[in-house]
Amino acid sequence: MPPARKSALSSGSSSVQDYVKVIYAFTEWQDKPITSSQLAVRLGVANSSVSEMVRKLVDLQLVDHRPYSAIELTSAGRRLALTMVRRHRVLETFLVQELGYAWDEVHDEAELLEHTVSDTFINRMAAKLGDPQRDPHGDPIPSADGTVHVPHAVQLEELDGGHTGRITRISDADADLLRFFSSEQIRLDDRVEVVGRRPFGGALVVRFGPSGSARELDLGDQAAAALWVHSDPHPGCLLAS
Amino acid sequence: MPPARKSALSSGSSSVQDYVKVIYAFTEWQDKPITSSQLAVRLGVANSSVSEMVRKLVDLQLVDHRPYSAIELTSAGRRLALTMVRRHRVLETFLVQELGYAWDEVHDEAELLEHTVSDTFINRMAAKLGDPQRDPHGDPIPSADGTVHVPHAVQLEELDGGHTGRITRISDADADLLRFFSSEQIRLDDRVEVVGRRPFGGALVVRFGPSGSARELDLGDQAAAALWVHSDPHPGCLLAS
DNA sequence: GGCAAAATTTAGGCATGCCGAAATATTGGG
DNA sequence: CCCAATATTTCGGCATGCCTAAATTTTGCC
Repeated sequence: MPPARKSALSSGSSSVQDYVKVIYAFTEWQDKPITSSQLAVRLGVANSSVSEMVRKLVDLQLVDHRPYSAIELTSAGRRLALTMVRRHRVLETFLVQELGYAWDEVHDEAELLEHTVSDTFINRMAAKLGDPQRDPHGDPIPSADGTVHVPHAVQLEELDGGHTGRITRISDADADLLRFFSSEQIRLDDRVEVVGRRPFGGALVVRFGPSGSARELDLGDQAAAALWVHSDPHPGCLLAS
Repeated sequence: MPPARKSALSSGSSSVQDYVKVIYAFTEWQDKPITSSQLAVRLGVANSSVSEMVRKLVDLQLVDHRPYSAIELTSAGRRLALTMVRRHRVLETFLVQELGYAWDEVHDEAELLEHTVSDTFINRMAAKLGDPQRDPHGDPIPSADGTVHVPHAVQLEELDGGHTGRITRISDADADLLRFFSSEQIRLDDRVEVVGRRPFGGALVVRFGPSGSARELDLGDQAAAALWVHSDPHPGCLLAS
């Protein structure tokens, strides 16, 4: 008889969880599926390790993959990924709201804990926090049944001069950047207006804060890409409506 | 040059932590150091696995061991063990007090989490809980600097008829037993009086609860060994004082 | 004191995940 | 359209921690 295929229902090893989570994260904001080497870079492992593990993920029916082509999650894989994302974001919210962690301190701790906590633990923790819809960086928290509502948002970078909006998400990929935002008092839900760009590919000039006491600031590309805003309808568009 | 000995300052792998914790736990209530095979039983691994790992622990300077003799913690080993015990008991307290876990549900979850949390996490969690002195089963929680105060207590089993006392500790080794105690409304700090023993090695008869509305109960050996009491001064002893 | 039983250690293997190097497949520029 | 650069997979190895089976040492009983 054929070797029994292991159940994809269990949450898999810590490594399996990491792979699936990174595959998911890649497609959360782009529509192209991730390639083997991109996955290797993001996980900090060798390409050969990815090839091996992807074979295992296929066997677990968590991803679809033909040799030499990109890697895509199956529905079971997506389910597992969403479980991990929920765990991560609930934990981050808890660390900030209940244990007084700073913004930039929570990622690594959550990264470790997410592999260890039970679903019961996360669900009770979420309930205690009032079932938050987003984490301290504005990332949406999937519900226990695996549904997410990703709010409409664009990177500040992509907005033209004159546009205004509200910050709905601040990427936690770079802890230094988070500390910079803290020091500049840039927070979730702050209003923001794009003033313009310095000439010759220079910094983005933006105005932050409540319309009364706004501060003008130059942002580099990295910073401007890390801030996601819900854009207000543009004056020009209003004419069309 | 000789192979560099790995630093014993880091907390070691999850397995190392488990070994050290079990070695410590064995001597917490007995003074004989643990043997290789006892360690194997408590960890649920083969004797050969213990031999191997003990060699590693010696190399990490966490235990002292000569072949074929018992295993004892070094001061670094004891320090690590107390760290793990603190983590475990703070986590258990949190699960019960903040997440509404029942008594008998916390052990396994804490067992997993204790290997993953940071010291910062535990210390902030302990602070939030008001730096509790003991966990939900009455076990003392070591302080962050590695000191423990183990309260005086004897197993209920060992008390003679007529003695009274207060329950200060309920072993969490057996979840079924914890559920039994719950169902019988036996709780930490309850007063208890040993009435006597059923004849021919029978059950221990005890009276529980506030002196007004006490319930009498037969306890088997397992149950009587799991309950630790702070014994009141015995009437006979009072004469001597 | 010696010998069998019990405890312990050593030897050889397995699974997981990682690596670097070598082989193979795909791709794009000329 | 072909060949070199790039991407991907295969191969042999390493480390950790576990196993069973086979030595080896200790212990206790006669």
